[in-house]
Amino acid sequence: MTRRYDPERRGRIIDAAIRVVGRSGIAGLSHRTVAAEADVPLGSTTYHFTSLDELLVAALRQVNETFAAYLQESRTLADPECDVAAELARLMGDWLAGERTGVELEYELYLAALRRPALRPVAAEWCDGVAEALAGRTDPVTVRALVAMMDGLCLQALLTGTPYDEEYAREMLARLIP
Amino acid sequence: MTRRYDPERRGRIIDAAIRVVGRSGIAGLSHRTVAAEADVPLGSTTYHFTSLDELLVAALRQVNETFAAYLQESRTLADPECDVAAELARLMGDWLAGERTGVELEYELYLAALRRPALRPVAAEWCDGVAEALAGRTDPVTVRALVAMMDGLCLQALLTGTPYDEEYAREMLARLIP
DNA sequence: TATCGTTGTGTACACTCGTACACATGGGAT
DNA sequence: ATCCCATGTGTACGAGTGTACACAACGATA
Repeated sequence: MTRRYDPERRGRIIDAAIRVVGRSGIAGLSHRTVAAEADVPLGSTTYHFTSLDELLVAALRQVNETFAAYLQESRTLADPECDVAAELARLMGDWLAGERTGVELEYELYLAALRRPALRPVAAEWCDGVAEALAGRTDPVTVRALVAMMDGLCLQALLTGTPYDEEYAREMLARLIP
Repeated sequence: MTRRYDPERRGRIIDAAIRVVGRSGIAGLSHRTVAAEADVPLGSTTYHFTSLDELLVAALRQVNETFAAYLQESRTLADPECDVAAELARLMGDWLAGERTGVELEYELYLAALRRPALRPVAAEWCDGVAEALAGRTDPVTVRALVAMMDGLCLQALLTGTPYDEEYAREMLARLIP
């Protein structure tokens, strides 16, 4: 075997796990499926991640970072003059308009915290991350409400199949800002 | 075998499935676990519900009805004089204060629609049900926003472990009502 | 009463899963 | 140069899974 001492092995397993969850959902995640996706032997995944929960934590954390970067990209959000509600509504729209797989992936990992206490701190980190991006644009209390509202609106669109209405989202987010 | 021709067999299987999901989550749901919980042979569950998705649809639908009844109980909500935001915040608080198992159960079934298209119409029914209970108290557009906000607030409490703050919820719901 | 179709039962098959464990390998400390 | 130990590999086991299918029981219909 030539691929021994692979320093990025761990990271590649996490990436593989994210792809697997994106494709088949958490239900399709197993030591074997990640191993196959990452092209490493079974024993390698069980070595780096004793339990699947551990792997999920790492995956959610990595996804969080990707999303945070996505938020940071919106320089408009940083502009003190911009309409925060409109900008948030636009960001959500763009995000939801992308391929459903990616959106499902992030939400599924996030929602998995419901049953897995190990994921809850990471879910909290996600909320904090979004809150941070909005800090300074309005008071912290309102920020938390905005995050909750965005979650609720996205979920309604995803769970019921109702198409996302950007103008409607803008209006409702605006109502929250005093 | 004495228990043949059991007309309520189907219903008892659904109830058993709900108990199983409440205890072990959807991940713990299998034809065999429901069969054991309902005290019927394996073949009986596969006969009544060809796929697990079918069983989940039936379970979510039944849970929805239970929750709708819970909402209807609040006669205060029907009183045109009452503070809708305050009443909703109170209802959420009472619900979340109950045993976590029940809350987790309902949300897990609801959120399962993310990956299972078969559940989406039922999830939509749930939204409509809540909207119906609020109909007449404010305009339909606002109602949808209230539902989204309630979802978001509950999820934040459940996913991040942050304790639910009733007064905060009341304030934010109130902002949505024009 | 004879027949038929719905409902219920038991068992077996092929498959995937997590886990464990013995063994290989080679970088870095001594 | 030698040894240790973190890292990597291969395989096997028992438990649990969905599915299929032959058979049993009984209500209804003729």
